[in-house]
Amino acid sequence: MQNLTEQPITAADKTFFQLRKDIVEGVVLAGSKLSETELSTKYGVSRAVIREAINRLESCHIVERKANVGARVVSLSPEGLVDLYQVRESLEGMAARLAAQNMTDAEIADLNALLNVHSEDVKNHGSYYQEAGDVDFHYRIILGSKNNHLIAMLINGIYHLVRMYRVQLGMSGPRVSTAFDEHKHIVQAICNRDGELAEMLMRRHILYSKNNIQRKLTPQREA
Amino acid sequence: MQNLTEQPITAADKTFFQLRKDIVEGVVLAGSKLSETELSTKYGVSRAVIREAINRLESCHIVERKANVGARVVSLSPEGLVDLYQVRESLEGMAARLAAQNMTDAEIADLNALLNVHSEDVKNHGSYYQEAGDVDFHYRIILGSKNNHLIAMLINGIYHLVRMYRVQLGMSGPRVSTAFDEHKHIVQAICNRDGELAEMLMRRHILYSKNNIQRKLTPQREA
DNA sequence: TCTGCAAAAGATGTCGACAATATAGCAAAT
DNA sequence: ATTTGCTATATTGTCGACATCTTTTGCAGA
Repeated sequence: MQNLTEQPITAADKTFFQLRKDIVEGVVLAGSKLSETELSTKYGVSRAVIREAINRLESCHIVERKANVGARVVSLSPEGLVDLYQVRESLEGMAARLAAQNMTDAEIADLNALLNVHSEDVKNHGSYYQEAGDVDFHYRIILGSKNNHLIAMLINGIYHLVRMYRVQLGMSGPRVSTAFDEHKHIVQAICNRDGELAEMLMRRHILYSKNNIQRKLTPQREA
Repeated sequence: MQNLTEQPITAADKTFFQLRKDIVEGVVLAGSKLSETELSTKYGVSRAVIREAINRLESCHIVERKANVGARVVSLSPEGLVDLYQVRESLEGMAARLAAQNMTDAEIADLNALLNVHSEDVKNHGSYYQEAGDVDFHYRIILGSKNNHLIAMLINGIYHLVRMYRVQLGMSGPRVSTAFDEHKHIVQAICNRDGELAEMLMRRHILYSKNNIQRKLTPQREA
């Protein structure tokens, strides 16, 4: 996954992808400071390259920069999660509606095929599905919207932050098969070219997903 | 306007704001190439500063960059307008709904006061209203949503591109008073804490606005 | 011992130079 | 005459050094 026409060309590209991956997967801790000199030795590139990578991460809302002070990785907070998922609900709901309207029959057939593969994955080794398959599913719907602004905002913008919450807070077991059923219903609505229903189902799907993560994030009384 | 806590600190900030202004207002033409060396002499700063400014403009979708080739200002196209306004409708509709829910009574009172000022402006010198007042109105609703992701995406992200379309394609005369009435109804819905209605009215308001610009953009047969 | 200023250390911001890549122009061959 | 391949030029990408700002440290005075 993650090979969605995103091919690194320059050193800044590579560093950006690597650093983003390290942050999303928690190798670089949430809330930690990003020292330019430190990172430049760690990744073996000049500070200029690091600065460009950090600038790009800032526009994804993965890091926050203050002038003359430096950059920090964002902290994962319940408020941040709510804000993020509200936006995501709105944008991906819209993507589903547009996808029902704009995807070609061939693309919809492909999407159905993907679903069948996922069905096998869930039966065999259920947990892997969530990270790779779910992202792939959502990517296809987003691309199916054919709205370039929407695609850019979601894929280059907020999606990696979504992944950061999901990877670092984990997702519970029983929801895997439930989520798969929700995907099936969404695809069915798209097959029927029913944009309104697709949007509504996608919004609920994302809402459930948010509640699921929220349960992991909110009850931190035992800490 | 445009003084929304956005204060330039570094040279890169100043250059970014200036270059963005020049592009939005058409001083730097849409579709033109942005040469780094040329801009660095023009704005009297080093190429590193120019590069940072261009990077930031790229994340606003105001310029497009290709590796080892360079950056170009985006072209204003009917498709781009539709894509942009679809997203805007969704996000600002959401902002209106959240504003009805999250703005304080004091903030709503302020908003009403702003509306009265605009009412005078329309009576006196109607045309000025559109550029300054309308933006200000929308800014307040966006900020009133209290959703930081939404605020960042709209204000740092797509709003300057919206302004670019509006400034460069102009807006017709009779719509000024119509738009003002629409603003009044939206504020009324927010006063009543009716989020659903506020969202619907905002979406229609933006839809009308899009149609208005589209009329200027599409019929280019006489060229 | 505590407060406050000052100097030093370390960070980010900016710059000019060099390296790598793409484009344009010209020459040669078909 | 057209196309192909090379060369020259110009632009972008990367680097290390210097300037400026922030933060910390340490000393002096109350």
